[in-house]
Amino acid sequence: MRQMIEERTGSHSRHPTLCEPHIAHMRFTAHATVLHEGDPARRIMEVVEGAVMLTKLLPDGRRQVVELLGPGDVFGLAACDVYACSAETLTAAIITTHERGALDRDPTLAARLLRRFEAQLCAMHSHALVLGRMSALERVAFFLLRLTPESVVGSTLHLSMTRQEIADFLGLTLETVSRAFSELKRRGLVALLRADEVKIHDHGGMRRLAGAA
Amino acid sequence: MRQMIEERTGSHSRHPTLCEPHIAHMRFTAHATVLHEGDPARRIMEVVEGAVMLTKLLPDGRRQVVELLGPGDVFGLAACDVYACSAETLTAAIITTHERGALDRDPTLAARLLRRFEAQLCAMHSHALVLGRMSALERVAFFLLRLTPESVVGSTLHLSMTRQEIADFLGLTLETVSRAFSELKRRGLVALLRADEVKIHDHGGMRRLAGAA
DNA sequence: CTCTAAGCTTGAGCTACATCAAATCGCGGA
DNA sequence: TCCGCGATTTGATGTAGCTCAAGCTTAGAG
Repeated sequence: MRQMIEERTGSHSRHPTLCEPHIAHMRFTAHATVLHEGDPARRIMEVVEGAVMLTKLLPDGRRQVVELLGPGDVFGLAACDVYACSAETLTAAIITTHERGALDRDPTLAARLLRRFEAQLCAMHSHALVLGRMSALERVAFFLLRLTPESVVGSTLHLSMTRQEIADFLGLTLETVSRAFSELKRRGLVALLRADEVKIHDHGGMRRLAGAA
Repeated sequence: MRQMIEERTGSHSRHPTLCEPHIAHMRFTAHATVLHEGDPARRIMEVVEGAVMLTKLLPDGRRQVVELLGPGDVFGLAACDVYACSAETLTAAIITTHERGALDRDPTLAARLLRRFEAQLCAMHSHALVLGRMSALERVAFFLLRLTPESVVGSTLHLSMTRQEIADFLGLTLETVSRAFSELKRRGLVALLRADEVKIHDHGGMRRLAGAA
């Protein structure tokens, strides 16, 4: 039901067209697997359009969504020679890839990725604060603010994640996330039009909850 | 009592000598503040020697140690124009700084920092998994393994952090960290020679606990 | 329009960790 | 050597969020 037409989901063959160096852009449907944790790390990828989530699994199946990516964000990283995270699209998405060697040969690319890495590292630092020190309600408030670009203030925000995915991002259970949404609604901070459509009513109150995020 | 001679702690004047562009290396004593969250982000820094921790604070004083750095690691990052984290030395340390503009002018530097950013981003991804999905005992086991370079296997590991600092890194309280240490000892996985000296007895058992980290 | 299944909400009870409160340890200084 | 203070350990109790278990909502298929 969540799956759509699936032109190229990446879930059938695990390295779809990654070996052809000249195919720069790849198009994915929503809920497609782009790459798998543990696969050989051949290329570095960049989100051109759409939203992607990076996940890690524990042997017993516990999952953490470690990062949410939008246009410009970089993934496909590796501490050793295999990917450290899996990547799945949240929406339809366009993704570019670069050979790992290109980083040394192309200073412009390197400079661009460097800036992006800096931003992503800062975002991860914030996320560590969220995961380590914030209450469930604060986490959800923070999450909603983080998804709210200036343009969307006042209008309605579309979540392209299930409660389970949000929970795995925030280090909670889906029930706790659901209860937090209900509580934010009860307090008049947000309105829930549908389960996946939120309108932030009291931006100031949300910021206060989220620790002036 | 934790403080030593303090040649230049950085805690007296908040921008010690950061403005002189030609002073490349700075020497800090243990437990010195290198930079403050919220200060104007003038330079990018690199650990040459020693250990540094990056921390973030919530308005009400809750603290998270977001990253632990060793030689080669980079800090002093900013999403906007101010530092996103404070940085304190854990041990005596030597630190280099680079002008932010140097990243564009010096491709060699950019390439080196890029590699390091990749490693640090991967480490943050792991840390998100730890903070979001692991039990207290698993977190502490993971922490101890992470601090154990191959060279130290078998020999004794010196923690240069208090229980409170470890707790703030792992998203726990100092009491819970202390109990976890005791439990690891009880299970025969580690020996506690002193509060800050640990010997890992059962490396396999620790890895299993930490989720094959 | 109805049926179905995935996703969401809500309730009741449980548990891991936090909090509060004493001891106890161990190092630096007198 | 003894003292004092910060750090650590340990115990007793509280609670936020997890787990288990219903129902409810909604969108897509027939």
